[in-house]
Amino acid sequence: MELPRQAPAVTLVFQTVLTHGPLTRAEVGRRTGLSPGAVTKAATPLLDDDWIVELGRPAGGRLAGRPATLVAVRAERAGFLGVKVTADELFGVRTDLTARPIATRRAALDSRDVGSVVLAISRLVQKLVTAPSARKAPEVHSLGVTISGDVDGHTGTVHHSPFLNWHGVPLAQLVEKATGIPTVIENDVRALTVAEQWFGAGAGLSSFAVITVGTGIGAGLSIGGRVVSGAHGVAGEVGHLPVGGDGAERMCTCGNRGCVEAVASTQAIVEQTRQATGDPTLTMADAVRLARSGDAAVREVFSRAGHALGLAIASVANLIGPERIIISGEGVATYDLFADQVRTTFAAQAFGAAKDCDLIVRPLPFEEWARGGAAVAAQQLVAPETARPQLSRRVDRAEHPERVG
Amino acid sequence: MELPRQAPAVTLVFQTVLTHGPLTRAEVGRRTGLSPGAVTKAATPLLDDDWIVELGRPAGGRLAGRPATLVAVRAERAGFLGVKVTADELFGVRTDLTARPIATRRAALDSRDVGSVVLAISRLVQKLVTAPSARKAPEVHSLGVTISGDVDGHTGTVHHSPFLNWHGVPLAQLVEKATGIPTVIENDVRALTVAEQWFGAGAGLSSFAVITVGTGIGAGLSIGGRVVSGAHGVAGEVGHLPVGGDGAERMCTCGNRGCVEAVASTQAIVEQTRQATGDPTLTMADAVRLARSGDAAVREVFSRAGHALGLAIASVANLIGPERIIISGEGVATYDLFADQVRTTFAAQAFGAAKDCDLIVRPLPFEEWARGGAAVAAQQLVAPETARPQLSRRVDRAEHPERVG
DNA sequence: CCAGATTCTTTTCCTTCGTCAACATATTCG
DNA sequence: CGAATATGTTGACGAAGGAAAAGAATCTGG
Repeated sequence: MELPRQAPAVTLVFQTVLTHGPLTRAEVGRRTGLSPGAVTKAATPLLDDDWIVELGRPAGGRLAGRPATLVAVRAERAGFLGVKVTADELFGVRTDLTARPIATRRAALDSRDVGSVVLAISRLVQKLVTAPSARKAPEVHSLGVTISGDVDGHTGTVHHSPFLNWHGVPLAQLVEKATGIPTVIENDVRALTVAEQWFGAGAGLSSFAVITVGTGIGAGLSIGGRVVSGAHGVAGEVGHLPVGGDGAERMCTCGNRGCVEAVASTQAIVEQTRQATGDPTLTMADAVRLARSGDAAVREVFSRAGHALGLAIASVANLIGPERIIISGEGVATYDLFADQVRTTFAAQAFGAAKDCDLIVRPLPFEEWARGGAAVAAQQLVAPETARPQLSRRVDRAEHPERVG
Repeated sequence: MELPRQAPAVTLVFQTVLTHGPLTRAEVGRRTGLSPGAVTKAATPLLDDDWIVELGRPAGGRLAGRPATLVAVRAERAGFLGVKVTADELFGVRTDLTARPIATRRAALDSRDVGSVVLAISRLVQKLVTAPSARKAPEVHSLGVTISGDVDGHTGTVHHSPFLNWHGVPLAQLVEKATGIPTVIENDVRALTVAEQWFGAGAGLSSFAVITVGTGIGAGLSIGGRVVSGAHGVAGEVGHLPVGGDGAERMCTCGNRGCVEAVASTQAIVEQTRQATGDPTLTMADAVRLARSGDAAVREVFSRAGHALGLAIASVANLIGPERIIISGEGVATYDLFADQVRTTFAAQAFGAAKDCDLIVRPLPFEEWARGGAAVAAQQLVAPETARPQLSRRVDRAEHPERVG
């Protein structure tokens, strides 16, 4: 189950139709720069092989000329599985070709050693494959497993997972062997970014960032159609930007002061609320209730968090200059509590035209994380690594004029 | 004077030889992924047209097989001009194909209106073209003008230059008309980044950042072989990252507190030294002298600057995860005064593998800025914008789920 | 209702480009 | 002196996309 022989134009046309919804052939040609003939030629095998279908006429009365025919991807042509691994739970999802969920399952994780986790993933996958709701679901093409930490999707290795205490685990290979399904793995935030790039609010943008707010605060960056991984596997570590500001006296888990996470993560908000109210048993739900009921001290905690978040978002905008920043994560459920502060701080700190960056908020139910895995799996099919000629594939270290450190 | 008809492989081979010094054809093939035959075929017209030459054998005793032949670019095959525009001075440079300076000139700028500046640039260019040292210099191919602010290199327009108070000036066109030389313009820091990418410490790296320290503090980013411009023309604005920390009480020119520039720019250092010593007439040179002589209060000023800089550099490392960060700018001349602090802070704040980022320092005499212009001009020849098919050339705004602000 | 205009789509032809495979070349090793 | 080995060259071949013209389907205006 692969796309027709990967002539560049075929892939390009498919990607364009995928990310920009139903389009006419002519429109595809204009968007991609391909000639009309090339579009027809590329579309033919895709139609023959049922990857795309012809729909009716585009809406909107035309004036003259031959009416165009819309083509769209057949979402049910292929399915994917996504699994998100957390410290104590697995979230699984089965999707169609557009990474839209068809079925979801979760499973507790009672042990964190590699074998147990692989087994649990394998069981969850089995459930998803045989789920009744999946009876009529598209045939599964591949599986994407996501996990926070230093993950090398290229080699399929988890270099380091802090909360599982894993080092150098060839997870993709292990899961593939256990499930019999082709498997890719990826960092969780990057996977979410891939999902937005291909199937979400980042589709077609030259650059955008996804900021996730929750237990941790992270970011995924997409620049020029590629999700940034960082030369050493680290990128988008927005949680430890030293924004200082109010609350800078709080120590972060990373050992520094002034980190965004130390002020704006769920945990940090709970702790600060406890401190502000003197009640050491308060939960996040309590904090939200108090803030919504108008408690000044607690509102101040959220305001500080919003300020830190606004500074972080402004930092991303100033550094990368993305077209859009998508604010997401579990923490967004309570976004109303700091939206104003985020907006104000962002406007104040964004420099010049960086203010023009489009800020949008997307709720992120936890199951959505698993969708990232499916998106990464789908990406394998949709945008296979073309071994295309490039400058300096082998990176050879140049001389080091003068080192610091 | 253009490269032989731009077959992709020809450009690719030329770029590879240019950025990776003398190479054998076989090595070029391995690095680019081209077949041996394709390399030979691409090299032939380049040799015929004198863009590259064959050198001798590679050093290092080979074991067996036909000895290889090195090929290298002929630096004297083409020349470029670069001009950097500042508030009160122009710096010009004439370079060879590898953006290496052959002659430099400077000129005072007594008026800042567009006509005067264009005229001054034109005069400076004339001097460079007719300079005696340039007698045997390569024929000039094109000119690159750089200037700080919001510059759109694609359209050749200066959208906004704060210190010249320009808005929407079609500078490239004006200079081209005045000089008769094909002209491109670019933001100064981005131009410096282009220079490093093609001809400097960034050659062949998958990603790197250039941080310039001086009157202002800026950064240029190169990711995946492309210099990041930002969707709205703003990127790398590291000077206004809200790092807070010590000295956060100082107000920045941008109106915020805690900006890196408010603590670590040349101006900020002078002001803080004046404050620390109570002497309102001190200059930067005095500050440096005092610090070198061991004055504790002044050393503290530099230390604070180093701390802020370290935080900024760590922020870039955490966000982008570049392979290398090049610290440069006029301020680097006194780098010894805050090197330790920069290193310490960076190590503390860089998250996980972001610490592996290679930090190097490159002195940047002011004339070097002009070289950036030449590099941008060279880039036009060396890496012309290929109108190659791409995903969503037209960026059409998608729906906006929920706006903030 | 028909001719013309218009726009989308398809087809045909042709050029470009890079791979493949065979061959030529030049050196070291046994 | 072969044999082995690696580099560089050449020509046939095929994939891929552009150009241009033909075909298709609709609207407009007479």
